[in-house]
Amino acid sequence: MTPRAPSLEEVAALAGVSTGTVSRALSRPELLAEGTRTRVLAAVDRLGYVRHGAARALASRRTRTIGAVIPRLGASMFATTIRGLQRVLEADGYTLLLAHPADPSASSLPALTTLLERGVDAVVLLGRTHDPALFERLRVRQVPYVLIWALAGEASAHPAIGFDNRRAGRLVGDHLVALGHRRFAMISAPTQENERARDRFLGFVESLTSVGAQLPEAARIETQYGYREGADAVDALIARGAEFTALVCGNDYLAVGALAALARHGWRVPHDVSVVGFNDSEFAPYTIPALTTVRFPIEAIGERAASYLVERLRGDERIASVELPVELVVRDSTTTPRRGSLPR
Amino acid sequence: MTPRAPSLEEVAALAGVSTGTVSRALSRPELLAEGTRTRVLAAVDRLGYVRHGAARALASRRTRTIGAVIPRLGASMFATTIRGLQRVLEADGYTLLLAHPADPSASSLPALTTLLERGVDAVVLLGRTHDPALFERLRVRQVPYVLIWALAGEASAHPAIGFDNRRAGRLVGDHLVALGHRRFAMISAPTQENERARDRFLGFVESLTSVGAQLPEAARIETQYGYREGADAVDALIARGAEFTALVCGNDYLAVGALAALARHGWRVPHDVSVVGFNDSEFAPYTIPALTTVRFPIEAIGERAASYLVERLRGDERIASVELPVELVVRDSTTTPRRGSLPR
DNA sequence: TTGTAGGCGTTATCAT
DNA sequence: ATGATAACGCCTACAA
Repeated sequence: MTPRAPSLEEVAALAGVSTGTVSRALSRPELLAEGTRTRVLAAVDRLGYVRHGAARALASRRTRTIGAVIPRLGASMFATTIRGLQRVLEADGYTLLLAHPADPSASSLPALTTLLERGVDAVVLLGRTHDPALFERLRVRQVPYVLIWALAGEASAHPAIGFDNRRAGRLVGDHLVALGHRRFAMISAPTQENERARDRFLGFVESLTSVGAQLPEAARIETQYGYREGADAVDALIARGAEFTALVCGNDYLAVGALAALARHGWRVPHDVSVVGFNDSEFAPYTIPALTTVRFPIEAIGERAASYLVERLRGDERIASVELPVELVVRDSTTTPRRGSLPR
Repeated sequence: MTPRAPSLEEVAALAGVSTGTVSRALSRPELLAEGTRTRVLAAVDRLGYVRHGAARALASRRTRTIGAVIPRLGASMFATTIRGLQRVLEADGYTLLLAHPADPSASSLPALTTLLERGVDAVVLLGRTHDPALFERLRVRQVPYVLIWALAGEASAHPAIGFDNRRAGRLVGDHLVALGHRRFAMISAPTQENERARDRFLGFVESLTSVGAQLPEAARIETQYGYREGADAVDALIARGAEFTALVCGNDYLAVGALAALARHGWRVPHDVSVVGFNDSEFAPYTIPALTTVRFPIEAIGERAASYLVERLRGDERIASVELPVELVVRDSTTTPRRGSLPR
């Protein structure tokens, strides 16, 4: 853009109208006389005129941009949520702007700031735990926002769209218990810093406790989400002699890695060990064997969040918070435990 | 932002300086006297002042934003390239803005337009095939750009960063041929509309031809990239009675789906059929069995593109085009063919 | 239906 | 080292 892109003024000159008219031709064509409109649009086309977003934003005080603060985009399910956000926003003429906190467990205030600098009309925040200063800034500026992957009411009065990870944990526990399993292992993200992992863990243990079973410390591994991490975790469990007939994996990447490692160690799934994952991702049916998982409404979160904000920006003040359902999808990777079938 | 975010002027008033000084305190603090600087920054902090990007862009004629036109982000390797782009750009203080062409095979001019509207300082384009009007617009405005996932010289004088998909195809062919395979099947993206899929296909066939082997029409399937698509393709190949001892999958998603389907049909990999994928993605080592693939420098493409543009924007005029190396990674999914071992 | 003109919040140039 | 003041390109009342 260094030299000089054609401006409204040039288009106006070429079309023989005023700049105001050109502006209208572009944003509210229905206000113009048929003839003027076509003439102006022809000129626009001829010059390859493109509207200057910054100038527009400055003058109109809106950017038609929504910002989202999302940590760990790389290897996670959030990408799917974003797809949902994107899709709906796009349909309404909004653009999505992403910001990653530098360090996942750090404050997201800097990330919010970069979004605010860019003039986002509203903000999406992932999770329920955020710096109070962040909410304060949002409040002062009256920027609409919504939490996603979080539930309202959890001691927070913020609009939120998500599902119950604790319930998801219980679903998994109940399923395995019902099959007859009593000895478990679990690989999950660090429960200290990841509220969703923590909830799933708590729910799972809750379920075990109700039948008097438990999850020994030695059968728990906390690690980052990833294929290799899942495989390494299984290696570690086996190395330390953990005994279990059912393995719960905190997300789908971990599960895939774990399945590969189990196969390498000669453990047959589900004959020797049942495996369950969270998040029924697109490839869960195509692992070997097909993976029993909890289906999360991941994309729906994004869609709902987007449409809430869009309506909010239209002036609609309705309450936002939504709890979406989770559901267990049983596939080939789980079955009843075979007594003493664990290879050593 | 509806009510009114604090402005430079308010900060200036609070700090008892002029707006110019506040501006400098934020962008070139070293020009200010120590005392003034701290006083101003305190005021900034106190008011929770955030710079107004649109106004800055308008006045400075730069946005520190790079745009990228990328089709089919959903299920593809481009995501990794973007991570590379992102990382490097971020380190240099740039922000990445993405635009998807509405329809993958449509012109990317509208996508470019949305980027231009937002005032991107430079543009990344995926692939070598683009509307001439698009290049024209870039030229007129003197917006720097670079093609990625494309090679320079292919009848195009555009700066480009990518690798040789044709060579990748040959690597796969040579590997299988060397193992003794002579009967092949291939699942790939539509070669009509996907130049990369086409190149890989051509390279593969080239390799076969050189030893007098061939790829019968009935042993070829073109489909979109995806797990299910890979599985369905295998079903189709088997249903139509295709006979092959080696299966080549155009990308990693297809390969994973194919492996699952082969297992379902009782075909053991690699005992009954060798399988090769393109793109050595993170999970390739964790499929069952671990997948032989071509390793593409996917993330490097993004990194190189980013650093080229950054330097270019600094005024560096050096030639950009880079051909990155591809490499075959042999794992457990390929072996010598066992005569007549194909289950029916 | 169309033209006119006053901002929008910064940056950058010139003085001082 | 700091202040004053034109742009920057468009939108949007308001007027005609």
